[in-house]
Amino acid sequence: MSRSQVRRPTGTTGLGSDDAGCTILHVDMDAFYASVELRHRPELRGHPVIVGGGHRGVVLSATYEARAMGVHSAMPMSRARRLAPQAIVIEPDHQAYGEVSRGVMSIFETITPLVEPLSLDEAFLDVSGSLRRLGTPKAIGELIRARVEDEQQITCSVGVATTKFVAKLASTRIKPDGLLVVPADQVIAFLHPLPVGALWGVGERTEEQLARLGLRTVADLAHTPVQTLQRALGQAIGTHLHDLAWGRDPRPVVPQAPDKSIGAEETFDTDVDDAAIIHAHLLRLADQVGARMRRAGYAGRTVQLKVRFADFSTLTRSRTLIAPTDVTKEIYDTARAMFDALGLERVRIRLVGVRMEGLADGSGVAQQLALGQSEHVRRDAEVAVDALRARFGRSAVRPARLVDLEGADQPPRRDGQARSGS
DNA sequence: TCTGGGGTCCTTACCCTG
DNA sequence: TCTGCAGGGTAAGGACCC
Repeated sequence: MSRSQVRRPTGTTGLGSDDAGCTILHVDMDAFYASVELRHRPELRGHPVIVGGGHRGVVLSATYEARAMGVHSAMPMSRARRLAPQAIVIEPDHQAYGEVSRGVMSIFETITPLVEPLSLDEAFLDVSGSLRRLGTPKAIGELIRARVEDEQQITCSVGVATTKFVAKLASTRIKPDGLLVVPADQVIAFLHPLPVGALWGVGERTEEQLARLGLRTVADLAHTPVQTLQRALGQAIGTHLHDLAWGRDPRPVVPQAPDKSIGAEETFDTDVDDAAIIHAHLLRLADQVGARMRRAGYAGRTVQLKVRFADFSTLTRSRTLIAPTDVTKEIYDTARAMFDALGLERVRIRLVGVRMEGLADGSGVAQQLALGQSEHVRRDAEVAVDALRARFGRSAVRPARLVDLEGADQPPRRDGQARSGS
């Protein structure tokens, strides 16, 4: 039996199928990472499968069989293993997910140029310019579902609505492997019975705050004066949630917004209290961030350091430079200076991170650095290293101080792409 | 139960400047 | 010269998303 034959009927929640004006589509892959793994290992279909790893890791994705046992994404792996001891655990293969994602996004781009990716596995599409060529929004949604399944062998769900956030709620509601249209005149009826936590931007904390006000459903939220919400949640969030509760969301579909920050962070397998080891990790993180910025053509002005302690409390420190940079050495020196200024002695640290903010076009950095000749030479050397790594792999060239680090206590966890059991 | 890694956005506080 | 105020930039923290 072909998989398309088992596809269940779509748009079946009693909302009708009047898709006039519903030109925003939200397309979301079903259990994306797990589905990609099942392409290579069809014998696992029908079994609980969890993608995740590391003894301090979390669940990245789980098949619906694992979800039925209480497993969900972002859950600590230790807990997931207890809930589903018979589940097959697969180490993530980010390279494979990236490839499938590019394939899916390229399908979207044949539908409309107005594609706004949200992550590897979901995107908004504005199909208002494609109606004459491809048919109604619902027909376009079905076309996308069929093509994704035929060309990538994974299923997806599609929400069709007049606004982005209602389209997203619709795809979530109809998951997995479905399509749901929310007609313009039924948006309020669709929204108001939902719990407040269903709204985009209402997480655990905000839900608690709203519960303290006695607000549990979107209807409760809609009928609360906006001033009350602003007092409780702040000006911007209060206004935003009140608008969403009435179905107002004017945000357009924006293809390719420029990045605002680029960062890297690492949770250690065991907590670290040795400053020299932390310094080495900061160097590696700065190296990753610098290389990514140079590759993407960005330079950043603000360096942010993040430190998470053994008790999970977290602090950040940031420093704004005189001029934007993409030079690893400068990023590292700044991050290290901020770390040393914390004056931590034998404090157990769980995670460190380095992030660059205030990104701008990096093409002028080389010229600006001519003012400081040594930095200019340094940047040239880093660009040369980038080229060598592009040709021979990331580990071909690395700072001498990282050889011991990567060879011994803290192996790099994501560059190797080792896949267990495949 | 014990919590990843990549991000974005918002709020608050503080400092500086006009 | 001093004071008050507004606005911008920076820093830090937190919530949220996938």
